[in-house]
Amino acid sequence: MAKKPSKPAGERPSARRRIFDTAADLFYRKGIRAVGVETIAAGADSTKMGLYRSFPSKDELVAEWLRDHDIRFWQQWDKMANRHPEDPRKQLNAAFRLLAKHVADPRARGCAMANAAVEITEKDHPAREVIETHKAKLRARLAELCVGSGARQPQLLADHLFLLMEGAQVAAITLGVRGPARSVAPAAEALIEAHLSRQRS
Amino acid sequence: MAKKPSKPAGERPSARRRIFDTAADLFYRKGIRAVGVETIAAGADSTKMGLYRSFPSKDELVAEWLRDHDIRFWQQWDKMANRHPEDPRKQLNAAFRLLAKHVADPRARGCAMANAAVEITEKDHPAREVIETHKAKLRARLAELCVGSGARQPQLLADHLFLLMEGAQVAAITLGVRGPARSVAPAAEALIEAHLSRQRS
DNA sequence: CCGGTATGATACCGATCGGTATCATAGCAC
DNA sequence: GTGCTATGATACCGATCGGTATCATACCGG
Repeated sequence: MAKKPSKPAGERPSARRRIFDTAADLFYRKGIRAVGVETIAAGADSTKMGLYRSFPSKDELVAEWLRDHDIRFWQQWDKMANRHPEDPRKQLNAAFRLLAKHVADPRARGCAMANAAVEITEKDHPAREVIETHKAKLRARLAELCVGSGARQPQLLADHLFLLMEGAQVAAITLGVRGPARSVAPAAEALIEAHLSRQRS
Repeated sequence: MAKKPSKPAGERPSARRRIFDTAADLFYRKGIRAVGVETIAAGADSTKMGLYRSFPSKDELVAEWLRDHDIRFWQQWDKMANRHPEDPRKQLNAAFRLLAKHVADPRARGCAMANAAVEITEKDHPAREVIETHKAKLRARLAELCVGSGARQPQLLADHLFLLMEGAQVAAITLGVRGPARSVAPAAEALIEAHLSRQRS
């Protein structure tokens, strides 16, 4: 209903942007396979043809979406890290507070990357490497912070924290925001302290 | 090719069984939405009509599959628990060793329930309540064991362990069996000990 | 005014989706 | 035998899938 006559504020974004944003929203909320290109185009006040003028295929659109998600994710991460320079321990803490905040959002439906990994089983899908690279980088970054925090077995601690992060996201889907996902920050804190204070894993 | 003339060992299972088993396998390996009823029927050496004679709809078949999964899951759990009667601490340990074993299987593609929760976004889908009930029960059972183990904040510890379990399953999908999923058992051990020995969470 | 660029509209393609109707046959119980 | 049950085979349904071709229009810089 807000198409041609009403242009309340600023320029109308390009068809590409509208389509991309609509796709991102629908993919996350409804799932990748559950959303057809026609639905995306209609939701963006465009047409299927408009979609295929900006993206070579639905699979590529999916991959593009996840690439964008990856970029935004690390932007947030770096912003957070920059608030605690030279203090990896605090960065770890802040990362989990950030995750806790995201997971507490009632609109949350888990991690877009992990969800995509569940839905996409074709091993040649262009999104696969985006997902794997993203998660590998997350693992590595956690390990960095664990090293900096002086953990005795930093890679091990990093993997434990990684499991908590992934678990919180999926728990938010199955048991909601008031479920176990709520406890992810204290869980991380307990794990970190255990690793820092004791000598044996 | 092994239909009428060859009957190598025992009776041929009923069409229902063959269809159900094929569906279970395909749903888990390829995903629910990625598998059509025709594909299932063909894989079971039956036909689409044969499928609809045994199951009212694909959605019901999915729900049935998850109900079966739930039953088998708790059978395994109880068997494990019965090996350590009156020792909840050991049961906790055994549960995580069981999970670790499952997650180390290269064919593993996470938790069928959680994956289904990711794929199924319709809130009226018959599988939804199966999933939620299953996960709620898992959470409760973990809490029981944490109480029995003498944890100071048993529900909190249970939730932390829950996160680890879910995280390990999804981590097996994104980063494979040699990724962080491998560390789930030691992570649980660290968490449990931290909760039992210290007085503050 | 001219010409490119971006966009919408519509019709179409073959394939597949979930689901159904109909007919035939094979086995088993009585 | 006569049924009844289980199963297979096939054809069909309307809807939707991802993807394309074509035509028209609106805008914008020269």
